[in-house]
Amino acid sequence: MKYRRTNPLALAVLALLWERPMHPYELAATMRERHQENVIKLNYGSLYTVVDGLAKAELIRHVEFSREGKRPERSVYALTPEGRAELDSWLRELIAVPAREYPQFEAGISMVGLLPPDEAQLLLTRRAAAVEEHITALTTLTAQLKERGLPRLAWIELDYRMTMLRAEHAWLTSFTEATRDGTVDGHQFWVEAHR
Amino acid sequence: MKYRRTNPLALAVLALLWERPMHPYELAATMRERHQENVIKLNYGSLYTVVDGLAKAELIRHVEFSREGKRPERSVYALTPEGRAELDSWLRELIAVPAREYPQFEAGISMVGLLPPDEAQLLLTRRAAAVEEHITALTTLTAQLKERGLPRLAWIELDYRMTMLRAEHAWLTSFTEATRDGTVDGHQFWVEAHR
DNA sequence: GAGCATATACTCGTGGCCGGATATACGGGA
DNA sequence: TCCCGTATATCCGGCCACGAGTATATGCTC
Repeated sequence: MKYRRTNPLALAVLALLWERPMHPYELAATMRERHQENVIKLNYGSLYTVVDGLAKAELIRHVEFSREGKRPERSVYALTPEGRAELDSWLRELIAVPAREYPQFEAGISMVGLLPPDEAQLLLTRRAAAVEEHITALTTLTAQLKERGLPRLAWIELDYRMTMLRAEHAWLTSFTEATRDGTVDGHQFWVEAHR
Repeated sequence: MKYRRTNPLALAVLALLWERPMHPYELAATMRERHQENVIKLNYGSLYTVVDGLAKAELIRHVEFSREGKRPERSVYALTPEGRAELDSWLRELIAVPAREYPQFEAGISMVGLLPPDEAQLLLTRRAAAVEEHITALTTLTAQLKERGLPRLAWIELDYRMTMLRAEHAWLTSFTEATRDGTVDGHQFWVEAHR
């Protein structure tokens, strides 16, 4: 039976089990340690559902119940050959084919006309500030990672995100200015609608 | 009881009902007509769930069963004052506060090291081509909208998306080139891991 | 050595999203 | 006039995500 690629958390699970067999809690801990949870949404409930799903599709296999001292039983999973193939194929797809996604800000900005222009201006300025803060934080973080000897390839997703955030910031600034100066095409209508 | 802002489709519903009372099917049709479905994910199942939720929170109210000829019964909903307030407040939040989102490409690119560099290069090139096509399509579309006399404010979300796509394209090009030339920091390790 | 916070490890119930199924009406061509 | 494709309008069942809850073990402090 074919596996339905929904939750990218499943991809992370496959990738981690490719390194070595682990039990779910360990998967979560490892993702935390490597800051992967900033890139792929992680929470326990989903993790166990996802692991079950992968096991049902035989992409991973339940290999043992281990027990250390009197700790709770741990069920360890390992990657199967089919799982390895799925990891490869899914990853290729994620990279080569842009996914149809719906960023919330697009929804918001598409309705900005419902708010009066001066308020829109304020809100956009606030967003720009938040975005800038985020950029600063990422700059600091990447500098630290670099110092620790990690090559760019190891934090390439942060590099990508920074590029995108900078682009968003530039757009926000330019649109905010246009709103302030009244040079947005449609400004006349916008002002008149809010009186 | 407070409403849980999950599905942005609910925001679209509030915005449409602000114009005039409608029944769910009409909401969907209107969204289609205005190309809003490209910005906010729409499908019938979710729509009826969302409308129910809004009604339960009394942000919209069931005003009538109308019937035209022998067509199926239609249940028409209208915006309440609380709904109007919610629309405003939610919209402000969407614009001012960047939402924590998890674009799939970030997940993919973060694992690009699992693929051999030459293949990564190929996949990234394919993505760049797809992104470029998308940009071209948007350029044509916006030109048409402009011709029809629609001001930029009316398709501001397309403007935003084009900016973001261009930024992604530039990043893809630059990273692909670096991969080809072997100038990515970590290239040595990358090549050696795949032999 | 008692007590409390934290770490380990998993489970379960709720609720929301989705796609496909259903049923009727209308319009146009043979 | 009959048929078929499309438009109108809604409903339902399954699946999946989520976060809170549970239970034990370990370590740290006083």
